[in-house]
Amino acid sequence: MMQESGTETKSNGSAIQNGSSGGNHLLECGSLREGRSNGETPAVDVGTADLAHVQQQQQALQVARQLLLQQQQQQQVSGLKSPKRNDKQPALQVPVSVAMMTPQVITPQQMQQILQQQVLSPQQLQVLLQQQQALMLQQQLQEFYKKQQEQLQLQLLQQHAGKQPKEQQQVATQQLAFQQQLLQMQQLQQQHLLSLQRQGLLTIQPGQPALPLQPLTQGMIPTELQQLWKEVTSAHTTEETTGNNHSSLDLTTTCVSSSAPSKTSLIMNPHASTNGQLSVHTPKRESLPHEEHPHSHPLYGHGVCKWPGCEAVCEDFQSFLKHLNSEHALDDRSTAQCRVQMQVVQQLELQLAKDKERLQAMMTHLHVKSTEPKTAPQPLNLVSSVTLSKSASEASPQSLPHTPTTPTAPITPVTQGPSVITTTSMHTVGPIRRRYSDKYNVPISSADIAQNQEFYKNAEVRPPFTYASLIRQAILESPEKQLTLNEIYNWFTRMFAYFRRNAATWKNAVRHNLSLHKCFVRVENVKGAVWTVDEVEFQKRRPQKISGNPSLIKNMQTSHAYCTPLNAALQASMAENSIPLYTTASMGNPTLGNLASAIREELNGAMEHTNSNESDSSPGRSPLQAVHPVHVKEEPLDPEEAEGPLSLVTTANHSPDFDHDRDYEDEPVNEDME
DNA sequence: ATCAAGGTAAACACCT
DNA sequence: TAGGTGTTTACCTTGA
Repeated sequence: MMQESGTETKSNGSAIQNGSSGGNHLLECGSLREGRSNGETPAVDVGTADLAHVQQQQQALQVARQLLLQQQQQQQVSGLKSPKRNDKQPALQVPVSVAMMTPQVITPQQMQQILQQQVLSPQQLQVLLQQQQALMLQQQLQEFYKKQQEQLQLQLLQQHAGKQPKEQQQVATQQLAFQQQLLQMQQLQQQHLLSLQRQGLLTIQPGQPALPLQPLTQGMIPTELQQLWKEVTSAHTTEETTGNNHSSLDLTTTCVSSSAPSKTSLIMNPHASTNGQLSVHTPKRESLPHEEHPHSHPLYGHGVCKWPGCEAVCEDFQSFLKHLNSEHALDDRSTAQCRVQMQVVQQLELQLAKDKERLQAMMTHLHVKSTEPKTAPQPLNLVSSVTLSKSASEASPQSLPHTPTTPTAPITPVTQGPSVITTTSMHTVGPIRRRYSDKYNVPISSADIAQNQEFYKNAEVRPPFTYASLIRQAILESPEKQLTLNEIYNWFTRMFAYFRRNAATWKNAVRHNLSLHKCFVRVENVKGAVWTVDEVEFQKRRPQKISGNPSLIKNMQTSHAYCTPLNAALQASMAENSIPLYTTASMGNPTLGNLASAIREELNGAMEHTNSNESDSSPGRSPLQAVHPVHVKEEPLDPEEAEGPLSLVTTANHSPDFDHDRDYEDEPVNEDME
């Protein structure tokens, strides 16, 4: 987790670095306004205005730095640190304000200088830091804005180049396009800010007004505070007003443009109000996203206005915009609706948090180590862990203390398809040594593979089966029940995302298994050597696992009896919360049914094996294991078959519980065994 | 502690 | 000769 947060910080830092050199991006947006106000050749105007703004900003920065230097000199002359910072506040306000006026991130050197020479009081430093954070946030956005602008300019250039007649219409179209583009930018900006908040940067905005500014309020009059905030957020405000000034839409622009600066700052920055008043403005603020996004159309879809309770039909997007402006203008009704919507969202978020917590508890209970407490528990991880057979408690604990022996292990996350697997979840599934379903001599059943194949195809999760089982499955799935080595390879890679990596490792293992296990028979074919399965031999593998522990057997059977209820309970649990997750549609694969089915199969296998051991003479095998006639070994079987006591291979004696009711063909008792 | 089973790595031989 | 295939061995981990 620490690493992740560190990464985030780092990435933010890099963004900041980029942003620091791109402080003019924001200005470009501002200049865009001017260019667009002409309505003619915005692209050109943008450039000139842009330059002007850049120059202005540079000048402002110069002024700020000079002031800082002056302040430092004053500080040095006047005898340095004074215990009462507030005494010097009138003088010290200057650099703070100036610094805030300049949407430039103070360089680390500058900051260090300020800190070392104690130019500012702690409170002011706090403010300065917050201001810097705000600027950094803005700069992160600026990169995006610039791209948007470029798109915008391209768009306009295309329009200009294309059509000469109907010029006025074109202008109108362009303006609309501008509006849409800008509104989209605003929306994305807000989304970005929100996401930043939800990441570690959250403290910046909510914390800003409450904590750091409070001390300042003691020494500064409200207008100064407002001015400060206005300055801090000037760029942001400019952004929004830019978009709005030229928008025919009824947005907060109406307020902004007609409001006093102080009000502007309050509106554009809900944090501007230190305490109580915020609640008044917050709904307005929250209502913005609903009102001002055209392109991303959160309120528009399928030709219908999706404003809560509206559902007005709008033929096209422009009519939707008109409708939005006319019907959902900034009024009491809209505000109230927004409040309601906010509550809905809050409720949903609460519910989500609860369910996340519940899932975490479930996973903890199942000993599924979530190495990533930060991220939500991964359903697939859970699924896989459980699917990895009864070994949920067996496998997971190993996964951490147990370092993979494979040097080629690093598994990079692959989020393919609809899978919701994330990096963290993927990291938990390295090449871990563990016993899989084979332990109980439960080879993968066709049903198992079929039910989970989509999952394993997409999720880079190690399949919970032994190589032998997988090889066997691959061979049995083939039409002729025989495969070349390369075809086996292909099956592995086709069926399991996991095996699309580390080929050197697992291919070697496949070959090793093919050679090692007598159940795999190499047959010289016309086109070369193919591998087949000696089912009898396969059944003889590792026969003695769960040996006659009555209590265990009983438990297993009991568990099995609860399998269906378990499945139902799981589904009910999900349904209870109205969570459509874990469905094939949303996750891509592993359904609860599969999960429960996998558990059931595991239990089946265990019981099956138990039964086989109980009735020593007839190790009844799962019918699914004796699916097809098996090629007989060409070579004579190894006489010293180590599994002597279990050479009593038998025909079906399987429990009726098995839901794999394939015909168990009479297997010739292997007399070759000795 | 021991053993069996499985996973991984590697060496080696053979073949194309 | 390189690469694929097949065999074998060694070592490790895990669970019984």
